[in-house]
Order: sequence, then C-alpha cells, then structure tokens
Amino acid sequence: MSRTASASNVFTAIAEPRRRQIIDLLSRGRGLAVGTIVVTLGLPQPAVSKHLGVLREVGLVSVSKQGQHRVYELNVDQLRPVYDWVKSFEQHWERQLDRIKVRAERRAQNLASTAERSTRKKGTS
Amino acid sequence: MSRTASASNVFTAIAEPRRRQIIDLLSRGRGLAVGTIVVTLGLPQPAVSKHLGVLREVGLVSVSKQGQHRVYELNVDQLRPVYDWVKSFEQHWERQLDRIKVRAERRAQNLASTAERSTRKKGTS
DNA sequence: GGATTATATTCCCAATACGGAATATGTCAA
DNA sequence: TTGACATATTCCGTATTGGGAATATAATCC
Repeated sequence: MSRTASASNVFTAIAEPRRRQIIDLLSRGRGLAVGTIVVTLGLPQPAVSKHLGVLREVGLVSVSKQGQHRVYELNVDQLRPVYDWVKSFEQHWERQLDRIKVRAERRAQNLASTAERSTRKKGTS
Repeated sequence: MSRTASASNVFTAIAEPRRRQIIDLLSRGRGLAVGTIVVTLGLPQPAVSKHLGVLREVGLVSVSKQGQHRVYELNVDQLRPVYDWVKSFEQHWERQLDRIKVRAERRAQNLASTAERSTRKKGTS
C-alpha cells in the first residue's frame, strides 16, 4: 500500500481534496456504503477504496460489514488535533478584527468631526 | 522548485510537521529572520528556506528585507479555510459531549437510586 | 457450484516531495 | 574590491503519491 505509508497522520490525510470531500460526505448521513460514496462523488471505485484506506489508517473512519457492503463511518474526534491546532490562531483573527474595528471607529470619528467642522463652517458662513 | 509545485493549497502546506513548527514559531514573536528560525528549530538552513518558500507560495507568510536578512511574518488569515473547514465539525463534538453528559447523568441517576435502594435496604435491614 | 454484485488490492506509471550537499545571490563592512 | 554573513536556489537521490486498469476477495442469489 504505497500511498498510505507516510500518511500516518491526520494532517496529511486531510491534505487531499477528495479525502476531505469524503469526510464531508460522511459527516452528514451517518454511515455510508462505499458504493454510495462512489456514486455521490462520481469517483472511480478503486480511488474511493484507496482514499478510505488512508482515512482508515489514521483512524478518521471506521468500517463495519453489513451484508455485502462495508459501511464507513466518520470518527470525527480524530479531527481534534487539527481543530485544536488551528483554533490556537483564533485569537489572532480576533485581534485583527479588533484592530479593524478600532480603525473603523477612528475613521468614523474623523469623518464625524470633519462633517461637524464643515457643518459649523457652513453654519457660520 | 520541486516541492512547491503541487503544494498550491494551504492544507497541503500545513501537512508538513516542520512547516507547522515554523508557523507556530512565527505566531509568537511577530516577524522572525530565517536565521532565528534555523537556530530555534535546529534545522538546516536550506530546509528552512525551502519550507518558507512553500509557505510563501500559499500566502501563509510574507517576507520583508531588512538589511541582510529577510524577516518572515505569518499571515494568519490564510489559515482561515482550514479553521472554517474543521470548525464545521465542532457541533459533532458537542453532540458527542452531550451524549456523554447524558450518559453520565443517567449513570449518576442509576448510582443514586442504587445507593438509595441499598440505603433503604440497610435502613430496613 | 456458477454468476453477480460490492469492495479491496495489486501493478505500473508519471509526478512530486523532501533531504542533503553544493553553489548562487545579495548585503554589509573594511 | 575583498571578505564575511544571511539567505535562496539548484542538483541529485530516494521515497511517496495518486491515478488507471486489471485482478482478487467476499458475500449474495440462482
């Protein structure tokens, strides 16, 4: 299994767009057979099986046999490391938003006082 | 530049552990020279430059020349797609937490009633 | 058993990825 | 200019990736 060798971590697993698609698909509709995924995403079956293999390997999905199909289910908790990592930057956006807000307010102030001044001028002229 | 070719998206860029290290490092200490990164992470300089190249290519960092060094700065907003994607699974954790909570409460109830029963038994015995 | 369906695996291939060593480029200082 | 730094780029080698086609495995139905 060549493609799975170094895909030993979740970050690598989710780097693939198709795999994120599969994850998205699995995140709604609890438990999907491979065939469903194949049809829904319009990918060749071997490709889907391989991607599912990678996801399985890092624990992002788990399988259960159900008759002649395998039903795949998302183990959403395995995404936690990604969530935690990226969440640690949340504050930066907030800070940035704050800066933008402050700047906007300052601009508004300036506009207001400019308007006031020009109004006064108009009024006095 | 071989490694940068298909690393055209942020998800691929952050798949590399070293690159995440670099991002982490840059996230504190606004603006770092390459040499600082090299020393701090203990990686060979060419490796650092290459990784920075990838990060630059996807817009995750930006450079400014400052004398004879280049100062790299994190563009944290470029991590937004990752954040947004993974955040969409937040509710699943909450749901899971809810389930756990409910189960815990049920357990607590059972324990309570068991305790009550045994107390009553004790009391009546 | 034999055919059919569902899925996994294998093989082959072109395209990268990443590391290391060497080298190029750019900047400052004397 | 020469030399010392700081950083980027190139070259090379090996490993890995993902796709496609073919095939293997497994379960189901007749």
